Amino acid sequence: MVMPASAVAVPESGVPGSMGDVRRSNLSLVLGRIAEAPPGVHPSRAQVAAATRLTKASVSSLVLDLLEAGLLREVGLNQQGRGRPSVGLELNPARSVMGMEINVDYISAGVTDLAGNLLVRETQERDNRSGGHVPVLAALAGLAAKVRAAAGDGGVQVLGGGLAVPGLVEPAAARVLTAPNLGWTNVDLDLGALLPDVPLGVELFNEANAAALAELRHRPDGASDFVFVSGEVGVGGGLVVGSELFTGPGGHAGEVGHVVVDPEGVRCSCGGTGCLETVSGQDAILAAAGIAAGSRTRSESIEALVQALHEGQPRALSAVERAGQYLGVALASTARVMNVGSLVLGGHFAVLDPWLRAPLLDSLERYAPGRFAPEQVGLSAVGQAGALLGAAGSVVRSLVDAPHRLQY
Amino acid sequence: MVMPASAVAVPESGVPGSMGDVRRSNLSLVLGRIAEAPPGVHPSRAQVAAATRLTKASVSSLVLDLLEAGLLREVGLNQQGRGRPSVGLELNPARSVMGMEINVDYISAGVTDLAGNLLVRETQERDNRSGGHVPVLAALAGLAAKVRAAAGDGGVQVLGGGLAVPGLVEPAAARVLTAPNLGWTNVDLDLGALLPDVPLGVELFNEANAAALAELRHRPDGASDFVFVSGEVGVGGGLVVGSELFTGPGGHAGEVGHVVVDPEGVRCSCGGTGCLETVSGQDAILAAAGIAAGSRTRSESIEALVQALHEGQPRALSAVERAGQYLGVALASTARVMNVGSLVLGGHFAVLDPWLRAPLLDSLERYAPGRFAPEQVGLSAVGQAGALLGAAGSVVRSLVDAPHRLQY
DNA sequence: GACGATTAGTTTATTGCCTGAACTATATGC
DNA sequence: GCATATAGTTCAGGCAATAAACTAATCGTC
Repeated sequence: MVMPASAVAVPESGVPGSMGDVRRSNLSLVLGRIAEAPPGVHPSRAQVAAATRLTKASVSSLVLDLLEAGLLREVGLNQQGRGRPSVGLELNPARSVMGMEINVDYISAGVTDLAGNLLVRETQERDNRSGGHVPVLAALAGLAAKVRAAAGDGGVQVLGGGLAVPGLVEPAAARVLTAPNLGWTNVDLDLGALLPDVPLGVELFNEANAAALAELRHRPDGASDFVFVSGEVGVGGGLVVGSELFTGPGGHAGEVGHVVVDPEGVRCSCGGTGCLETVSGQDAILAAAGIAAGSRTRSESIEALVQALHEGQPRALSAVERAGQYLGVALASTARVMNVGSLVLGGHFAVLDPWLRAPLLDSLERYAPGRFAPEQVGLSAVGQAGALLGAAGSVVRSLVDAPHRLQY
Repeated sequence: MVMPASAVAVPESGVPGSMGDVRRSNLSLVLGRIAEAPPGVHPSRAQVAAATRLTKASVSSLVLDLLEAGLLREVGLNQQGRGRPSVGLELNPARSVMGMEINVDYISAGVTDLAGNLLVRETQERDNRSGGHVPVLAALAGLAAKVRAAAGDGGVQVLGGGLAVPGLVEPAAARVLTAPNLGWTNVDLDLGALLPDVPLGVELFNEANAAALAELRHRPDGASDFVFVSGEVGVGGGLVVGSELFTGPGGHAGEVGHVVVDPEGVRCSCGGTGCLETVSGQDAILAAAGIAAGSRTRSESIEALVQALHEGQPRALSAVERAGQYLGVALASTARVMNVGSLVLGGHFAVLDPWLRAPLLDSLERYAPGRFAPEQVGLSAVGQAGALLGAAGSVVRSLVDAPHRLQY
């Protein structure tokens, strides 16, 4: 797992520290070390002790707690030359978390083990725009139950879940403030009903943020700082800084789609003017490319656009070129304000990359010269499953950060 | 990067927590409570215990350490009705830190006590653009020695210092990467020579960042999240998020001056195109207003501009109007990406506020509708002393965060 | 194949720090 | 002067990490 094993031997500010905090911090430190290990590598207590600089005695005691909590498992003996063979440690593969996603035209639920491997996943096509949120959640609860049962058949226990939604969310209140493409406003979600009786409960995430976290975990270059731009109906974003999601004071940072790229531009659905979304969002590109929605679904329209690009249709090409140029304007500004050095394109930006990339790079060079070599502009490594994987991974991560939550 | 500034003494990432961390954290917690108290209020051990939820026993022991370290002082008896009178606690007024500033045409040094009150300050006009950094630092060392001696005459000991510089800095390396307006590039500073033999050493800050921290401390509304825009020769910025400076992964976040506000705009000194600085920087405004630099100093030019505005000269008015509009574009984008809800104007933006404000607010409303009520757009509360106060305050803050650094 | 060297993991004594409860100190009010 | 109330200290108890000694298991070598 890619995460900074930050050993914070101390509670949030404002509350006194006591020795229990040290214990909790060190539990997290040890668990994090084991979670970080590459697949197939099973560190021993001694290795963890060396890596963390805790003593062998402390690690033994901490590992015992984690074994009892069911988070770790001992796995065989590692023989490494002389001396007593070590006992390998790994994340318990019988513990898992569920990731769920509600999008405009589908719902999806999947279970990953604590190492992030997707064990089961089911997607169900569904028009979620009509009928309000109640039936959507009911359908998702059914899908989740099904997936959970499948995992249970494999002997896997689900500890908690994460739900990703394309809109502004208030995670603490389990509330969706606004999800324009779903037509939801101030919707309170009964997350408990979605996945009953799980020890860690269910957390709520913004879709682009969740997807950004999934990228963080799966980036081949292991970048720990980047701007993720998710091109969906709206243009969303996730800011990853120091391997953490940056959500800002209000919790909704990363609205790259509403950076002003053309002060003289057109009105945006957000009420603003000249937002990136108005030139580089799916609808804007399709319209500029002259591809009518007609009776097509959105993904069919994108396919038609790709087809047109392959055919070299000038209108399609210039629409995408324009989108790339303006994307460069927004990302140059964002990257300079945040001082982030790499970019990850998701959604339709990834799909359109072959045509979008050159104008994007040119634009970046024009507006933020010398900052972005081509290799700093990457494509999504997880694709459409990003939101689901990110939501699940984030729940795992918060568990690794605070493993004591599972020891009663 | 300007200190992690988490309210607590956290060990380096990956280092095990031990009981010493608890002690350090609680020392900081207690000291922080006392530092937070309004001027004239001297909390007792019992009050601190109640506020922190530490036991009276722990607080007594922690306070003893802090007294011995010279950070706290007992002050008289508070009589509050029945019972044994309490002993007031306050930050030791005999301990202080020094703030220093190098700017284009002056150097400045001042001493504040730990509560942030400015005790002595001296400013010396000086052309720092010519002759390189060595004589500048020599002059500043002399000024600092003078100010330190003055403080010493008052019985005040200087514990450490902070230096603010208008440029990109690498605080850990005591290095100025680039300070365009000083003509410095990759300059290594001997900070120790600036203020010899202080227990906490001297830290380096970016000017706009330091000023932003000073605003944080002195804001009348107590806002803990804002974008500070410092209008100097360049347009700098400081992002304050959750009462912390946000410096980004590379340590140089907040370059509001290089947000693209006009993709079709002119070349910027940074190599980019259409940056805010190219339309709202001092030089840009003065040029647009038709005010020649001539033999004037920069501040004289600004005075001439204000004069022209008072006289209602159309060219000056429209130059400032344009600057305000574009400032709105940059701030709307920045505030949406960072999800920060209030703005603070410094430097010439504060000076020009009477003429700048209306177009700025209009522009904000146009590009980020419904986000910025007029009261969310404030003016600098500290003015020109901001960088100096911020540098000093930041040193105090890192001391409060980690008071054990003073107990040998 | 016994023995020393080597490495893994556990046990034990010690130390540091917080907690709670008992205790001392110093005021008010009747 | 005595009950009451509040501030602050002392002391025993417990938890968690550490260091060092100890047990466990394997390899290499004579």
